[in-house]
Amino acid sequence: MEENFENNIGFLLHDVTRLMKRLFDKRMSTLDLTRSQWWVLNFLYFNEGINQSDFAVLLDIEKAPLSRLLYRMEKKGWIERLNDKNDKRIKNLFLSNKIKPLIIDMRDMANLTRQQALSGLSEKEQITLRENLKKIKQTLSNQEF
Amino acid sequence: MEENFENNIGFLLHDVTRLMKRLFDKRMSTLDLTRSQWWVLNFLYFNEGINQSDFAVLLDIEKAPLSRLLYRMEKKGWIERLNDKNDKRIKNLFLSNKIKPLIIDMRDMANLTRQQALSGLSEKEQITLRENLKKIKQTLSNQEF
DNA sequence: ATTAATTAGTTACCTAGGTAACGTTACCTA
DNA sequence: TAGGTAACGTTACCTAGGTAACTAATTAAT
Repeated sequence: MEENFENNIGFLLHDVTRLMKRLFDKRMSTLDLTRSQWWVLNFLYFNEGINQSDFAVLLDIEKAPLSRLLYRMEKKGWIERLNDKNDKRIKNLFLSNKIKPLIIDMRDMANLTRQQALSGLSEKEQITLRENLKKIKQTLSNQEF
Repeated sequence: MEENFENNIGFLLHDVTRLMKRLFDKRMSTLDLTRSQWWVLNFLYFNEGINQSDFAVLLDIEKAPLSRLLYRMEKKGWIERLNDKNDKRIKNLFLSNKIKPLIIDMRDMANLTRQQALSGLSEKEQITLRENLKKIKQTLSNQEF
């Protein structure tokens, strides 16, 4: 099949991601939750105590935008950044007690939103899509072009 | 398969798109081309003379961010925004003569970048991915949740 | 031990998306 | 025909990503 601009996978990814982000952010605005903050919250949930630099590597984003994301989340009282005892440069990241009980609600709402966005795909197609995306991610993360 | 945060299709889309954007923008910086501007340029190539509001509907983005995108592209001398003769509110969009000969080069470089990003997928997998993305896009574009 | 290089995090400035509010222009209707 | 309404594009303000340059703190090297 010809890779014209309507069928271009790059543009399709761009579109789909933007549209999903738009839906997610609109839906979650009642929880004051953006998709990126939800993403960070999820990773932090499984990596409490990590410092910002290591966290940036884990998320594969730059330190600067992560710093700003964390600043906004700290302002909301969702996370805490505690100075390391041994190295004064380092800030270690923790979820606040305030946010922990909300995470289950957030997860349920996020799951619902995602399921609706993916409702046009069968279970089998969703699995295939997931595997294909993971392969691309691996290519982009590991390879140095 | 469990939809945990590592396998979450929403997060995977977010990641893959961001990583592809990063690669594209880095590669194309020699041409002063961002992925979003390339996207707009492609659509405009097939829709010269369209006005901004109709273009925003076609691209399915808001008028405001499109207005800014076009402003930046006009500043570069890539597009022209001509006032409509009959309706003073309307601006009609055209590619400049300056950009037309560059579009082929841009297309070649963009194709190469995309192919590298997708190099972990077989031809068949790419077709499947494209079809799955188109289905999701349709769900998100047509449905009013 | 002092200096050089590296590391952690922030800030400034850029593009790119969103919403809300606005001025201008066109249209419609009473 | 005047007044209200709708449409077009812009601006202001928000989040979210990127790079580059910076400070402060630590580590390595001479």
